[in-house]
Amino acid sequence: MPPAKGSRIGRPRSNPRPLDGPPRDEVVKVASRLFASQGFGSTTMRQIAEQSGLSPSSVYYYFGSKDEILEAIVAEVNRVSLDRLAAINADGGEPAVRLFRLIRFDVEVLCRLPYDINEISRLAALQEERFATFWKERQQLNDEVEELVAAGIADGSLLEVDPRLAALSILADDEAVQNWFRPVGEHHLRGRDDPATGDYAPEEIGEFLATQTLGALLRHRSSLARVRREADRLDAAD
Amino acid sequence: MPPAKGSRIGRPRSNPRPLDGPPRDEVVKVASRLFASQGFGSTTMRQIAEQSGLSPSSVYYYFGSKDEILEAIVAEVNRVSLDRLAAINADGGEPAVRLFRLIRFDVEVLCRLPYDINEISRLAALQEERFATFWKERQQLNDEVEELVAAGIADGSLLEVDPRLAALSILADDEAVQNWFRPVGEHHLRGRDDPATGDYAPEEIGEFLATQTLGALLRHRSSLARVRREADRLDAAD
DNA sequence: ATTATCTATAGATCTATAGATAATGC
DNA sequence: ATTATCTATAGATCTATAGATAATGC
Repeated sequence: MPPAKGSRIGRPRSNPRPLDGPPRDEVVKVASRLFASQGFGSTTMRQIAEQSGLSPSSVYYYFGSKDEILEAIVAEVNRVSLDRLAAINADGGEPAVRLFRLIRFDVEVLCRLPYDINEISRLAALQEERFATFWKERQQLNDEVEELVAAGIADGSLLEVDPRLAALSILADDEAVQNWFRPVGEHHLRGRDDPATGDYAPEEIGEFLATQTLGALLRHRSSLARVRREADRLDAAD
Repeated sequence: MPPAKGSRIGRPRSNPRPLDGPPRDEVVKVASRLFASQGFGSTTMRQIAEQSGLSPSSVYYYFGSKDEILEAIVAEVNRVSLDRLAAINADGGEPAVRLFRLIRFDVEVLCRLPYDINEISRLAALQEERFATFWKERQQLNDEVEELVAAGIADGSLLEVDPRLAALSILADDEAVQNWFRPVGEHHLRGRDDPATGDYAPEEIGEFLATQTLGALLRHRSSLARVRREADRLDAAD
């Protein structure tokens, strides 16, 4: 019996629910997985409740609506990459090395993430005001990668590409691995001759994509080996 | 009143509906757009009917269920790229040039496509048997790109990468542009300094991505200009 | 007392069908 | 006659709330 949209009779606003903790986090985790595999619209609160080991109404104790669960997921999606980039920038080093490290890390993390970033982005695009933070952070990530590319062009190590277009496609390519890398049990695209060994490890994919991207961007491709060595050294220090 | 799942009382099987024609095609077009922006699960038959200028029950005259509409979309998704690749292969030329042409074309087409390929893939992954054709064609596309890369390695023009991993990431990167390239009116990620001119044309993006990909793959990057010229020449002949 | 859970259920909405009616083609 | 559409509606299911009850903390 949803009354006038937006009314909130059942749950006392004076007593806000905790923002984390076992049951709440579990709901977010379960919902992420379901949204990723079935999509947001096809996932019901019942399913989320069931897989969280709660009754549907208990889920409403933590979240006022399905949209609110989505909001919790969307809120943290960009943080992973942004935090990592901040750490990489703090480490210092040439732009090319920073880029290599970011891409390699991003791909590995995204392969393992339970969200579907692309699904999340689409849903966030549908309600720009509501998910303003998502778009702000997303724009920030874009801007920072753009700056990195621009810095690499300025110091002469990268070719003179359009830094913004490069940033957009770097991040998009990173996220694209989610579209074919799926955890065991779901569909994989396999090799022609050897359908049994169709899987690549996230590390392998990250290494490949970082190498390809820098291989295209570096002015002198002969410096690629050095860039990778330097990235390895800094990553090992973490 | 959906009776036993799978029963089909209301629509006489002896009188199958046409497989194309104005109202049917319009439904597919409208549904593609809605699935892409809202997702499959959040799109209702009512919405599809309304935007097609039909009553909901008229939609059921052409499609037995929402899944059947999806099936019609899924069925043709891979054909565009497969047909294009066949044409490119018929034209002949070196592997590197064929790859360049395929990527550039793919990106341009995908930017303009009303489907969300990634959404479609996810839904197809959920019902592998039902969408067996989709997966067969998708695998075929993958195999053919893999062969192209392998041929380029064999003739010495491309670096010795893993051809299958390369094929997977080439196709994924192509599709990734859909995640940030949206038609006017929806959200765009914009430039830091000039939020007004945030848009790239599909041709520009296709050119960029084809250049980046080949720039990373070609053994001698100095041959890139020649590859592009040859691709231009052959594309102009179409 | 407060916090967390449950059962029961209201009301909305959704998919799909039944059956009537209008439009078209022979 | 056949093809294409409509109105009306059945039954399922979904979101969200009300209100009861159990568990926890002071």
